[in-house]
Amino acid sequence: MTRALALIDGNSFYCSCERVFDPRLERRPVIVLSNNDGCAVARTAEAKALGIGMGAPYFKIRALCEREGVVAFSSNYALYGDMSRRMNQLYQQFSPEIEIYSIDESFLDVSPLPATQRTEWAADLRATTRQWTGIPTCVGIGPTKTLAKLANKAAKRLPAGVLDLSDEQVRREVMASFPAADVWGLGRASQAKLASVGITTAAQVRDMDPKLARHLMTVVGERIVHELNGRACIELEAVAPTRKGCAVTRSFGTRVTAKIDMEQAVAGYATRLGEKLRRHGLATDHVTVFMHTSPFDEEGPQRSVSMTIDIPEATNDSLELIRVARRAVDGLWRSGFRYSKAGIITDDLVPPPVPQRALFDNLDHERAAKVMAAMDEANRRWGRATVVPAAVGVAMKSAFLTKFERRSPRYTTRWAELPFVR
DNA sequence: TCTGGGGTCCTAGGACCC
DNA sequence: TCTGGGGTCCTAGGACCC
Repeated sequence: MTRALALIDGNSFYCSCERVFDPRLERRPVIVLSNNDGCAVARTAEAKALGIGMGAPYFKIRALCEREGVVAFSSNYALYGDMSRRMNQLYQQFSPEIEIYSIDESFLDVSPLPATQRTEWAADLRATTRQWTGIPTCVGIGPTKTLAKLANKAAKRLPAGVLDLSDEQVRREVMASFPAADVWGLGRASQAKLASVGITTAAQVRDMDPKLARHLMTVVGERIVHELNGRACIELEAVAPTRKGCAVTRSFGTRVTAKIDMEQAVAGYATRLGEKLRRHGLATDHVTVFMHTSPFDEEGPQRSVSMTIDIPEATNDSLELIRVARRAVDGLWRSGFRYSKAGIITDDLVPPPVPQRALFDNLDHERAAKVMAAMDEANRRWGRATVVPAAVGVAMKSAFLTKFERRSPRYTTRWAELPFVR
């Protein structure tokens, strides 16, 4: 049985989610903006055709958008996450071995399927996804993850939206004209190194001496060469490994110059960090807080600082995290700067400590856990930040907080925002 | 004058991904 | 005026030890 993996992904995924609930967007250029309405992170084919690049700052393309009738949305992660969940549920029926790789991409193991049936299987998967969720997709198939990714990308240009690269000969033809820059794992730095030795296509990368690849691009580059040759180095991870780190970072809607605003914002991030840790059943015994001015600010002094603080016992209690974060802000704060962004980061996540019955402060621990559980439940039921610790103040509703001026309704996760059919 | 060597662990920073 | 957020992996180099 030859190994075969399929990669299915949503076309212009965030934009397609918006289209599902507003058919008037069909055939119109649509983009979805990053947090803070900062830059374009998803574009439909029509928007790409207008020259809107990935990551284009919105304030620079705004005039173009208005002139050309581009519909711009703030990102609506509640909606995209829910659509993603539905798609993956559906995929389970097509293959029991599935790895959810990102919000819009999943690898499916299709090895048990006879090679002659794979294209038909993929077409069926694609059609069913379209019918059940409304999301258009493409499917690429290959003997390794890197080749499945490559097939998927090449499939984007085909009307069928499906490409099976199981066959060596087909593979050679496709790779001859496939840019090295589009190979999964080859970023800007690698491209420059490859170009310096005259390598610009996927076929040339495939034919490299693995030792040269390693020399230029470390073991990561060597693996890519093997993967392009059909020798698997990257396994399918049907069981998601435990998360290693966790972060909450945000740019401010407007610059922060007052310490109280910074304290409240970081308290808000600490609260959110606690929520995420509790949801994953994890804890941490140290956090790093950072703040910095904007590297795009021409005038005014720049400042970028961070501080890591140890916590005596691993915790996921938001109030404890707020106390620690506040100490960090105290240590880091200097006035006279226009701060544009701050965040709280932690790595080396551990399971929460088992309560020690004999420990004298056990009651405090239990009480804290109950408070957090109640807060999580309230926020789950009535929406994020319905209940927040007092230290967060009104930060979650303040002007300097993230902008979402163009967000669509959360059609699928809020009763109040259900779509209407007339 | 001549001043070891090798192992492990940790961290910061780079690179890449979506 | 206005330029995202959140992950993973790898390596070099320092600290430390015997």
